[in-house]
Amino acid sequence: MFETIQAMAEPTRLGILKMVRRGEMPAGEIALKFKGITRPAVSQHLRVLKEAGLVSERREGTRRLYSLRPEGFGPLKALLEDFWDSKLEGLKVAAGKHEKRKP
Amino acid sequence: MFETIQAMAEPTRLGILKMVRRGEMPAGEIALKFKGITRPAVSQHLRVLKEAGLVSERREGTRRLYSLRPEGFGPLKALLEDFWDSKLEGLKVAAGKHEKRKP
DNA sequence: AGTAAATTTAAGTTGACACTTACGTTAGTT
DNA sequence: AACTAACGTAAGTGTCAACTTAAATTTACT
Repeated sequence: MFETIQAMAEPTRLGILKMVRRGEMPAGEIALKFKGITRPAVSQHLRVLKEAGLVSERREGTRRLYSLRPEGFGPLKALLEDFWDSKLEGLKVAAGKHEKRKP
Repeated sequence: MFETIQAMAEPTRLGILKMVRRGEMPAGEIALKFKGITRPAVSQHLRVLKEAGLVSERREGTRRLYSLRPEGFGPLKALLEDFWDSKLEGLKVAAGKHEKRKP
């Protein structure tokens, strides 16, 4: 799950994820959208995303089509909901903890 | 929101977040939990988390108590839910796109 | 005022990782 | 078989951020 966060923590990779959100997209077309970055760089980013389970790859002839893999985000989503829920509870638990040294 | 991801994308910082999830905790006590890392390092991590809006700081005498700030995760949570929802739709959108070159 | 405790800030070092260019691979075309 | 298209892989480089030690800050106490 930490692998998920690491994979997302890079602007180009996050951009790719948003890009393939709505459907598959060939690597070349993805690379074209990023100005000031070469195609091999995008290819390496795609590998990271794939290894993290955030995108899936489908080969079609000489092309490789990438698409979002929503299940990959499940664990991180669960963690965030856990954090989010701390808004409700937490105060009662904190009571009595970390009081002043010599009151 | 990218700042949120960056802040989480470091093992120690993610550990801190989990640690202060249930209530406030003084910086020193947090630092003690991490073996093989010095207190200044933890202090710097706390600054990053605070600047990202993921923890809040409260001063009490010479101590500083940190606690989770759930609202800070809102935007990222929204993005993940957006990704998650791609599991349902997406296929219809993809229809007709990226067909073979010369069919 | 002087000392101690809790913590941050400053300054400098190092390793990871996001790049680039050059080359390799695979599938389709003539 | 040779060529092209669409990619990935290899190898090398520079930057940035996570660390360290040392010094500064802030509050409390005697």
